[in-house]
Parts: sequence; structure tokens; C-alpha cells
Amino acid sequence: MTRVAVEVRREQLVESAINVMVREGVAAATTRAIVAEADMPLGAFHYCFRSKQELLGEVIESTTGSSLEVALPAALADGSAADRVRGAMGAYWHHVLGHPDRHRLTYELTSYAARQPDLAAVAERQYATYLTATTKLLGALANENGEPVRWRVSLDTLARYITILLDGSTLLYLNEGDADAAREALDLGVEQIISLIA
Amino acid sequence: MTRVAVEVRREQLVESAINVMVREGVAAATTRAIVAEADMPLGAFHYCFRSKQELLGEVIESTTGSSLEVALPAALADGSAADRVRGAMGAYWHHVLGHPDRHRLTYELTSYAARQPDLAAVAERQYATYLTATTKLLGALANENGEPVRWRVSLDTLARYITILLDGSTLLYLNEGDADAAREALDLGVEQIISLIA
DNA sequence: GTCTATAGGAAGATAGAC
DNA sequence: GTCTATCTTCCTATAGAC
Repeated sequence: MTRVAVEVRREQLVESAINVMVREGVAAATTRAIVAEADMPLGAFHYCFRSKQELLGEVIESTTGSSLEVALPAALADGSAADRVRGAMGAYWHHVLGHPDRHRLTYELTSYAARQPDLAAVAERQYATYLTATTKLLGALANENGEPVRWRVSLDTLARYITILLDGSTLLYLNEGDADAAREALDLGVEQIISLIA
Repeated sequence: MTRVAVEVRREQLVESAINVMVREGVAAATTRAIVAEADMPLGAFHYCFRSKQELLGEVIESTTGSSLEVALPAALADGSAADRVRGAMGAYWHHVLGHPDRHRLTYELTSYAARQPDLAAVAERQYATYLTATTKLLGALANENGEPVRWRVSLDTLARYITILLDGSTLLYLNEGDADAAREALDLGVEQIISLIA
């Protein structure tokens, strides 16, 4: 009926796909479920996307990196470097508690992409983006004079260590379901990181 | 033709299902693919298992906890507590490098189970087993007089911290693909753990 | 218990009228 | 571009002969 630019429809379908996936998982996000969520007829799907794989690629791109952005403001706030590390980690954790299904989806999508040859490249880029964001976060800890925080280990290793800590604690919480216990273990890791400040 | 106890067939099907899943992922493990791997006719599936879900429950139980057992001998070896922690972590990491697909499967199964109401209980038990195994590993660090290592933090928190570290570094390696970089970050975490010995 | 054949449904993708 | 109807394929599960 109404003429809508294909580009707009594509975005609507990506958004709807994410909604379905967050709610019911990747496996439940069939083309039919996605168009129903977007309130479009089934036929619309295939003149917006060549295939379901093509949509999934855009879904992965769209969900990448957003989870670390919530930590950036805290890293840029006032206070000591140690306090800002604590604040940034706390902001991330707050996001995990508020949107567990969204984080669950990230891991599902990563698993899914790893099994599909055509999406492997997208998945690798996804993780590279993740590491870049962590490094950027570390850069944001510079003081008002622009002097970066000095660490006892290389920035690359530190960024990966932080990634390990965030992924590991998120997974622990999602699977065990005990927010306090997971938080306590994460806090231990955060203090360990702070102890690496030179 | 040949009469085989249903119990034996069940085990064969579970094993075949794991083989298919390790090779091609959970989604590819259809009943057809599983019976083909086990070299059984399709009909055999449903007089061994009531449903595919029932098989999946047993697959999850069967894959649980095996990955940490490889670390136990190193924890029981001679040497200082610090060296034995390093050895145990190294043994785990060796297993990850040798069987990445097996570890990938663990995460896939966890995601899968979390989305299926009837398997949620199995998944929780899976993670509880994991934490128990870690605690057991810590207990194995006792010296020849049976005196346990004393830590600056509670055993519960430490066990979770180790779980975070192992899951996080495994995931990092599986997704980024850089074994050396992941190992370096893991080593940093291991030394941090050692620094917690009282 | 064992197996073949098939039911019954849901998936991704397309054809073709408008 | 848009949508309905349909093709084809693959799935889980069952029926029923042996």
C-alpha cells in the first residue's frame, strides 16, 4: 500500500528482528516472526533483503559495541582514576542487570555467527570493535591535562583482561542468576585492575 | 536387526549428537543428522528418547564439568601453591587450544538451554557443577599435610573469580582467534589470583 | 525392539497479480 | 514496490508391518 523507502523498511526489519531475538532467542527469529513483529507481510522480507543471512549480518553489526558505550560517561567523569574505573565498571554492570536478555543475545549471535562461514568475518569485526572500545575507554581515563593513566602492563593486554572480566562476569550472572555473587567476584577483579595502575 | 539394550543406544545417540554438535553446531544437530552419525535408522531415535528435548538434556549433562577435570592433576602436583595454580590454569588452557570446538559447544548449549523452559533447570545445575568443580580444584591445592591454602578473599568469591577468568579468556580466544594474546591476558589474571594467597 | 513409510507442520524463498 | 498464494525442502514425531 503505502510506499516506503526500502532503506527504512530494512531498518524496521533489523529492529524487529532484534526485538524478537531479545525476547525469544535467535532460533525463534524466523522470517515469519520478524515480519509479524514489524507488522509487514511475509513477502516484504525478500525485497528488502536478499536472504535471511543478509539480515543477520546487519543485526550483528547493529548490536555491536553498544554495551560498552554506557561505561564511557563514567570514565570521563571527575575523580581519581581508580574511582573512574570503578564507576565505568559499575555503569556497565548496571546495564547488564537492566538488560540481561540483550546481553544474552550478544553471546547467542556470536555463537551463531561463528558457525556460519559467511558471517565469520562479521563476527571477527564485532570482537575487534569490542576490543577497540575497551582501549578507547582506557584512553578516556586521562586526566584534565590530557595525561593518560600509566599502567604496569601493556594497553593491549589490559584491554583484553578487561574484556575477559566483563564477558566472564556477565556470563556468570546470566547463567547462575545470582547478581550479588557475580558482582562481588567482578568487584574483586576491578580492584585487581586498579592495582595495576603505575 | 541386532538387539541392543535401549540404554546402550541412548548413550550412542548422545555421543553422536555431541560429535555432530562439536563439528557443525547445535542447530545442525537434527534427529536425522544424529541418527546418521550413529548409523541408525531414523525410527530408532524415538524409542530411545521421548523427544529431542530429552536427548538434549542428557547431552548437556554429559558435557558438563569435563573441561575442568583436566586441571585437577596439575593442582595435585608437587611444588608451591603458586606454581600449582599456574600449572592447573595451563592445563585448562592447553585443553582449550586442543579442543576449541568442544568449548564452543559448551557455550552454545548454555545459550540454548537458557531459552528452553524445560532445560533451564538442567542449565542451572550445569553451572552449579562448574562452580563446585572450581571449589574442588581450590581444595586440591592443600599441601602434603592437608593444610589448605589460605586466601585473602572468601572461597566462594574466589571460585567465581576463577570461573570468570576461565570463561572470559576462553571466549576471547574462540572469538578473536589470537591464542597468544588471549594467553597473555589470562596469565595476567592468573598472577593476580596468586597475589591473593595470604 | 526394529525399521520403513509417512503424517503433519514450519521453515526460507519465489511467482505473479496489482 | 507491494502483497497473496504457493513451491520446495526440511524438520519432529508417529503408525504400523515385521
